[in-house]
Amino acid sequence: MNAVTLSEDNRRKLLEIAAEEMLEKGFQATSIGDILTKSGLSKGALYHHFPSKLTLGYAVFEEIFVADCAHRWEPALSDPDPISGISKLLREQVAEMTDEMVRLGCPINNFGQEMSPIDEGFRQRINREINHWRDELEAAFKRGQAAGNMKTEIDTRQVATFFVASIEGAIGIAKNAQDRALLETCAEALIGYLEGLRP
Amino acid sequence: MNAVTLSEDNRRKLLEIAAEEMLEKGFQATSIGDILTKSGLSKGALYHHFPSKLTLGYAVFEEIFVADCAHRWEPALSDPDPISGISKLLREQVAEMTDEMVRLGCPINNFGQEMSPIDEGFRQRINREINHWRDELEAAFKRGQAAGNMKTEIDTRQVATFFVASIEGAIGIAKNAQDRALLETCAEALIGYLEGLRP
DNA sequence: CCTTGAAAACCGACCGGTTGGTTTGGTAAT
DNA sequence: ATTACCAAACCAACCGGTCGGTTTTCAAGG
Repeated sequence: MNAVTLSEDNRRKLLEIAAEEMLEKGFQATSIGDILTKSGLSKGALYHHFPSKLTLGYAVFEEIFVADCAHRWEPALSDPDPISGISKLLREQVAEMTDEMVRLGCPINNFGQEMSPIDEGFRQRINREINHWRDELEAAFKRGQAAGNMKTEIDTRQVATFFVASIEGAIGIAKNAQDRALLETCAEALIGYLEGLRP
Repeated sequence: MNAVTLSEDNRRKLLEIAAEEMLEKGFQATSIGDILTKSGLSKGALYHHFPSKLTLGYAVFEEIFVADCAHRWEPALSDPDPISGISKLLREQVAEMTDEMVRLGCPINNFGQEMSPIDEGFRQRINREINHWRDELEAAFKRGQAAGNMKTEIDTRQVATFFVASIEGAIGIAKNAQDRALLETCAEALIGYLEGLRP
């Protein structure tokens, strides 16, 4: 094993365990000591790779959470009929969610709800990701309009914003209730809403 | 000033300052010491009224957060036309929200997102409140159906669930973005959705 | 009206443990 | 010899919570 890849492995290990802890307990309540115990590495190793807990949190967000979530919607967004493409993917995503994922909620939104009011760095990163998702949705809706699959009079930006908010909200209340049925219910309602946007 | 009411005042002061801190920083990151400093009271006083930080958190949730939020929707729910009643109240609520409220989000949902995965006591209290809200909405929709103001074929439970989720989601992304316009956008989309449920 | 006594309310020093972070020292690859 | 990497000891600050003691309150007894 090459030394540089070994070092990279340790960094990755710290990152992944930190992600687990932060997803379960939140950023602030996550203990550096717990991460070290679970990883079997030392404090020196961690602070070699990450200068502070905050930068570790940023790295977890960008290299784990965003990397896992960001490209999940792309297949549906290229469909010339975005309503059916999105509906199909939505049902898939809900079906694929494990009970653990229902219990823990959306990693990106979790960080947002915890950290947005108290750390601007987190807030900007989270906001950028949400906006990116929304922009992609809006572009898909615009293509749907051009293809004649959606009403031309609807405000695509409004629909995209509402869609993102509703998904995050649905994940949130399902997390509170620890009940995936709430997710399915909201998904069906959201699909019904989208279907109402056809010409 | 009566002694029992003076004591009650101190309890209330601790409760309100704890609520502020917990709303801003979350439950876990809130320091007992900070609450004492801000209140000017002593540790003995706090632990006289509340046996632990956890029970203080429960009390904040029930006596401050729930008390402030719970009865906010009642006027709209008695309207025989729930769609117009709820739409009207929704616009009012959004307009009345201060920038501070946009920045801090929904107290109940904040606690839920932070504490649901790690404390069952919080989870149950929050879930009970969400269910209560949803049940009231559903009852209003049923009355709307009976009065001929809503389609009879719609699933009122689904609509109520989706409504709650969307509101919480909208508050959440507006908090991330620190932008009340997102709230207004989602409110209008939600009203459009409700209008589509008329016969 | 005054005294007494017990309970309620409150205070703040103190406790063990944990926090994020630093320092120092050594090892292995280049 | 230099650089990258990591381990372990260490640090001051802070955490929630406890505890012995003090003050305040208020009813009962004289």
